[in-house]
Amino acid sequence: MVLSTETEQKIVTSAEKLFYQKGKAGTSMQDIADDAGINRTLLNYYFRSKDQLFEAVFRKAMGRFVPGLASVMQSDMRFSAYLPHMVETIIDTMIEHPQIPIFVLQELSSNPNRMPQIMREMGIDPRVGFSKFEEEQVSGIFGRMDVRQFFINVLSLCIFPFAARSVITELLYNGDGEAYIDAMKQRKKLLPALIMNSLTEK
Amino acid sequence: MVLSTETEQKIVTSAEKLFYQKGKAGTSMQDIADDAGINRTLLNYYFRSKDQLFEAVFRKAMGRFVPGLASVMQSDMRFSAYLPHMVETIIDTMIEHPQIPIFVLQELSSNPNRMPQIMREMGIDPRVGFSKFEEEQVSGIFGRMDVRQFFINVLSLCIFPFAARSVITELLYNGDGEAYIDAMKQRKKLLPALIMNSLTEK
DNA sequence: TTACCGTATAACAATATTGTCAAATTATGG
DNA sequence: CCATAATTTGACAATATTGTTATACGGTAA
Repeated sequence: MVLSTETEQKIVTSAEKLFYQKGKAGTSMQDIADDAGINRTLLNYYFRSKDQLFEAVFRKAMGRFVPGLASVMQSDMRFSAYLPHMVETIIDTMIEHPQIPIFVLQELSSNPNRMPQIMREMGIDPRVGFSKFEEEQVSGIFGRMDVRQFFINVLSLCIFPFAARSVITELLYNGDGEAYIDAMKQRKKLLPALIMNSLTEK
Repeated sequence: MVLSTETEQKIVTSAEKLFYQKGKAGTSMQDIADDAGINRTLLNYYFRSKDQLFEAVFRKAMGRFVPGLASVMQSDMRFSAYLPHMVETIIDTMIEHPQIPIFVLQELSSNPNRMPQIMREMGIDPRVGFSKFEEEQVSGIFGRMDVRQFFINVLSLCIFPFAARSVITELLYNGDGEAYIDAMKQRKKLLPALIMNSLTEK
């Protein structure tokens, strides 16, 4: 087993790249093999079928940004203190893997029935996470803001700009990808203040 | 030409449904024909090829929420006054066609090069739209907030919750689709206040 | 009725895609 | 070195998909 790990790596790397870009149905096994520079049969050798290869890629993608969400829910810190770190973690992840949001959302949208099982596998229990927030709400930090709405806002502000990367770059930054990235980095400092500010009664 | 319009309608309706759900590559012409209850050859009869059928669907989808964005840019109203109407328009569109965001974003992400051409076709010129905002910024309404960041925030808060529908429903509303929709409706009143509030210096 | 035109269908050809299998090649332990 | 196991390859079968073409159907107007 000298090169096995290596080729398996190459397969996953190419599969990620292409699945992210073109989706599951839009990517053929041959495409992946070509990109990896190996024989197509090897894909079946290491990953039984296309379904299983996709499954591996999808779970890896989920695993890349689910922990960020899970950690904040299970953290002992008060939410307000954890917020800046959370925002920074999410945005950094998005900058590193900008195609993941659409990839994951598209798959979950096509197969919504997968959600419950995946959440179980990822060890996420909404109830646990929320009891924590609800305590803080009682303590007055959230004011009148509904905790769920608040959570939706945070995720929206952090993730959407990456799902809409091409649109935003073209529409707001005249196609300048550098300027777009800079703007995303700025958001790491911009958002926490804005979010906390949104909790204040007008 | 007695039934031609009717079958053509059926084709587009089924194509929209399936393309939205499974994407272009994930949907076969046969799938669409079956869903429409017609012979597959008719798809080629009315729309030369799969590419052209998809193109028709995609443009129709773009047309459904681009006007909302364009109108605010070209409106004579001051932005602050227009905001509530804009938010309501976008969210209502999303509620009616919840799958469009992912569908459009996925396609634009796969083919970013299409953006410039599409923007031209839709008659959107970023520069024109922004001169307007920049005036208002000078007049002090936006405070220190960068207009582009502000715009990103508005779109994120309005659109993302629909792109992430399945996740949010499962994660925050225990799979209760009704509760999810109610929450989205609430956002129509919630967001304008929150957005304006975010402009205030802390 | 008949000739005609738009519409609909069935059959076909060409190509793509997936998964399997046997054979070849390479690495590894004795 | 040799035997064995892991890895890689080429060839194959089965199926799916797309687009075309020739034909059939149905309404309409002369």
